[in-house]
Amino acid sequence: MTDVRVRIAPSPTGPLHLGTARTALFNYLFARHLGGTFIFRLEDTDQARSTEAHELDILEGLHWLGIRWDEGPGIGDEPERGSYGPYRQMQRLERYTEAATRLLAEDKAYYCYCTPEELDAERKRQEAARETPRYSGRCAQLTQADRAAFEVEGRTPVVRFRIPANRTIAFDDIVRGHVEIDTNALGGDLVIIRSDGTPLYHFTVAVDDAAMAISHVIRGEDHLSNTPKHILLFEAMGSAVPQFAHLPLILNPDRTKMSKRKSQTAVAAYRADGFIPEAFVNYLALLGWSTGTEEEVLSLAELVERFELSTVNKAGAIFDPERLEWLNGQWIRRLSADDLIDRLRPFMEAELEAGRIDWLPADEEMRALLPVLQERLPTLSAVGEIIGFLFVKDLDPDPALIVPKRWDAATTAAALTAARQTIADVGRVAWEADEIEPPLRRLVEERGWRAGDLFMSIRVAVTGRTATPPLFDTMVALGYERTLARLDRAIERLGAQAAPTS
RNA sequence: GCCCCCAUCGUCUAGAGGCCUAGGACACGACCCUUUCAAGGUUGAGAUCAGGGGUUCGAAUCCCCUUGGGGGCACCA
Repeated sequence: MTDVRVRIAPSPTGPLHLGTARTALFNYLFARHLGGTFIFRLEDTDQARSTEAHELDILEGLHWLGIRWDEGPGIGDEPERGSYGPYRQMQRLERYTEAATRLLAEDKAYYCYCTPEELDAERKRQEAARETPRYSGRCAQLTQADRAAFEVEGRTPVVRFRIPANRTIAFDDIVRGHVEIDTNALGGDLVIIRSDGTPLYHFTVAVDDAAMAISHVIRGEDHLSNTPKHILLFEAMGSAVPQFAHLPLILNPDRTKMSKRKSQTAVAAYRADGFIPEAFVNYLALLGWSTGTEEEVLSLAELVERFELSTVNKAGAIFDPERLEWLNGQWIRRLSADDLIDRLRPFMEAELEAGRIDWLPADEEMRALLPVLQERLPTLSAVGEIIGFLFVKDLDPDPALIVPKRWDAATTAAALTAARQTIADVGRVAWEADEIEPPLRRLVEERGWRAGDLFMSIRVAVTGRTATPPLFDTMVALGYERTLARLDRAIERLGAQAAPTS
């Protein structure tokens, strides 16, 4: 078997897209599974839309996911790696020019002087006449004189690649099987070099895949119809044609190709929302592929071990955030204490910055909370929801929530007062969950209350919330003084409400 | 419009002619656990395998047609 060399070739015209990340992942899994080489190449020839910020976002996003490339640009000051470079297309311009010149010399390509306006008009006319839009080939047979005349007019030509008529291009796609497409359906001769001299995608992709000895082109299904153009280009350049594998698309809930208009497509946004890379990679891998077993929670290494390109699905898959979130919870629960504390830190900092908490807990405080926190985190960003009340100076709970359905304000105030005394009696020294619970249960017993009523009342008084980690652990975390102070405050609020006129 | 691709529970999927009265997971319901919320456990509902024709002793699986959906047809990638 020839060396397996695959690549991800994103364009920095936007932030790292889910689809790009998934394609990168499948390429990566394929390469690692077979001991091949995974290459990163930046397709930055669209100078109008490419930005450095997007480039960084893509590089860092893939890195965050744990996807490392053997050849490609470095991140930050890191040098580029690999002997087929450079890996940025804007640094490879001479190669495209050179390749185009050769095609021109062999009459496999020609200069075309049609202006964008003329082409646009042509296309509009064809559409109006309900014809297939295609380039007419008007400049296909220009003489020297014709060309000179256009040059005098000040026109600068593009270079068009000749698409032969009446030929069927066939290839065996690893995921789709045998595919045949007629060259007449390709839209006519293809522009490969813009009038400003920069190359276009279909050309650069073929030139670079050939130059970089890419063995398998693994990409989204949206390129399936374009594949014949690339095959023709490979043939014209006398290069070996790689194997193709077209991955199913990731879809919006309405089954259209996933787009940022309808879905969250930026990988960075999921990262900011508290998804962790283990879960994200796991989820992406299972979108369009499965192990064939009932295993679902798989690490990157396990995915590498099991991955098989030939068992990738053909049909598109809707992106399901709920399933992602479930996997995220699975992975968060598997993290070690130190690891989780580290990953939670930036999210606590964000809480502080947003003014939702008043100070940051020390690592050891966080560690103590982990037993009740970890299994409650669907995402890292949920940390504030769950334990934020512990790091708030003043709590002002809603009296309506403090009063259980079965009680009124006066009853609740009286109950909380009794409970406050019981809790105070536990004392600072014996401040443990096991010490707090029994006397409170005894109190409930004596008064003939329902434990749930009292506990809910205390919960809201002490946390401001109706859904919290276990109450007694929560009180321990809060501390003796602060627990009593919050109870006092709640009783005070209730008193004011129970007897507003007195 | 033309060309190409696709089609199993709401969603992700298992399924390579008999193991399928179609399995798992998410989501949903119930129950257990339980001070709330989670997590976990048990369990339920949910797919006439898009429809119709073939082939075959036998089809979710193979073939054809229909329908539906998607993608592509740029001096974007």
